[in-house]
Amino acid sequence: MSEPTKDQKIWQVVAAIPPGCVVSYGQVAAMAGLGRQARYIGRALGKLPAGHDIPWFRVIRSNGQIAFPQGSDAYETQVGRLKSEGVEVTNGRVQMRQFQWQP
DNA sequence: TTGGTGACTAATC
DNA sequence: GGATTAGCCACCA
Repeated sequence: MSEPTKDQKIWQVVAAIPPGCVVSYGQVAAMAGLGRQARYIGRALGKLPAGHDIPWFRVIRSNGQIAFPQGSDAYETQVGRLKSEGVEVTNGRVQMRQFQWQP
C-alpha cells in the first residue's frame, strides 16, 4: 500500500473533521482532491469497512441537510451522533459549523 | 467499451 | 422554503 486509493483518501479527510463540525460532500471532495466528484464521497462512505473510525455522520449536503430521508435508520443514527457531538439538528437540518481546511 | 448509476450541486420555478 | 431539472464524473457489471 504505497498509494492510498481515493476511497482511503476520502476516509482520511472525513476522519480529519473535528468534533462538533460538519462538512458538505463537495467540501470533502475538494479536500480529497476529487474536485466536483461529490457523488463519489457518498459511494466511498458506503464502502466503509467494518470497525472503521470514520465519522461519516459529519458529512452532509451542501444545503446543510442530512443526505438520508428523514425517518430512515441511517438518518437517525447520523442525527443522534451529531447531537452527541454538540451539533444542533432540527427538522433534518444541521447547524452548519464548517471548519477551515488546512492543507 | 458502453451504459447505467449515484449518501451531489446549482439553478430555476 | 420546497420541489424539479439538468449537469457532472468516476465506478461497476
